[in-house]
Amino acid sequence: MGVRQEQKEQRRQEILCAALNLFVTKGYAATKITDIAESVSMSVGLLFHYFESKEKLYEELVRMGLEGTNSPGAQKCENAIDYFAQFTEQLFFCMKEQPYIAKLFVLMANAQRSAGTPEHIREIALKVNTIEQFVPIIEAGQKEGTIRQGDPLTLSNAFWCSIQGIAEQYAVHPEMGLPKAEWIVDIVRA
Amino acid sequence: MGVRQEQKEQRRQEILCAALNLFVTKGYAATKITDIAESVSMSVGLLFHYFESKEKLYEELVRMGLEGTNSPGAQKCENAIDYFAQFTEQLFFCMKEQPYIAKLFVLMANAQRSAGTPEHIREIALKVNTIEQFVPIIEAGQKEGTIRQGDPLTLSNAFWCSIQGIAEQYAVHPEMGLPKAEWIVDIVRA
DNA sequence: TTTTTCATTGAATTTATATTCAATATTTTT
DNA sequence: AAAAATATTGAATATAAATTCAATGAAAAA
Repeated sequence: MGVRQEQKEQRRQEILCAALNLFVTKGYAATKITDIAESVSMSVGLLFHYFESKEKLYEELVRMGLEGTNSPGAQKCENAIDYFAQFTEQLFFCMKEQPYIAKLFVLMANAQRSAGTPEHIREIALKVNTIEQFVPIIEAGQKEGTIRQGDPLTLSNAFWCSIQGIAEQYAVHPEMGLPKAEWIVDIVRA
Repeated sequence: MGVRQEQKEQRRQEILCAALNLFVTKGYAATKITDIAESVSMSVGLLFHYFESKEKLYEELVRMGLEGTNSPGAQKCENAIDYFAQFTEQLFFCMKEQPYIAKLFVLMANAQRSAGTPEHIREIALKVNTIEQFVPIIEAGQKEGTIRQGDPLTLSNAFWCSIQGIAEQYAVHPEMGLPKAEWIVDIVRA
């Protein structure tokens, strides 16, 4: 892979990055190929030299999201509430460090949820974190007494949707900052 | 206003309702006029007999959102945390009663946030609830000791984003239900 | 019943957007 | 330096979506 290969790879990344920004702020359908091309100062023709279609570009971003966004996976936790605390802190930390994480996060959520997503792309997106992911931890925490009582699935849902809402806002308006992780963890705390 | 006027008004409502569903699940840009027409079993031509354009249809929905979604406005509260409790309970209650409320809620959020929204429509959408709306109540509550310490704007933002995330999920997947209001209120509780 | 008004359709048109392509410039290899 | 490979462009083409329109049917008014 000579210097040219690297150049090409670099350019692809620029395009992906610009597309991510636009997809997150305007939505996939509302983003025109010319928007992306303009945002990286390149002709549309050249853009198609790098990506075979708008959809392939989207697919590649969703694949990146699948890699880069998978649960920070809190380690060695004493109890369930600590798990939530660690998880949330790590996630917020990642988002602050690398702004594109929050954006990928939102992209994935849209790809999962929006009825407009091409089916094969949605399937990729669905491999990532889901509403149910915290259910077993919540059940354990309720036995311990560290997590509040209530239907575990509904609790998991409440926590996860809050995180999503916060990520969505942060992705578009990072200047507002992120809340303290513990505030959000208190949704599930006993 | 004969029977025909009523028929016409009724038909307009049907269209608005179908469009709301599609705009919320697929997004405005991704929703085709033919999708809407199909969803109310009517030809595209007829749809244009009722609404002059897709954008006008959108605008009318956003105007409805401005009416129907404005803060339930909690009344006679002893203290700040009660205000949050009442507000959240009322909002969740409204959403459960009338499913279109949650959808209008999401429509408004998208109209406010998405860079694709026509400017004059965004302006309408921006007249409704904002991130800052809870700041004064939070400040009062912090003096009282019923609201936790921390930057009021960031707290307001955290609470509101959580509500938005939950509404978004509920609008698309109502079968999952809504969390208990107090779980979410605990984000700001001292 | 005749006339008028409104509802309705589907095909034609226009407009917007994605995608291709032939031509040119630049870089790398020989 | 010549040849080959790759980058780049912008205009041409294709596709898709929005919007218009002329014609038809159904209901209301006369």
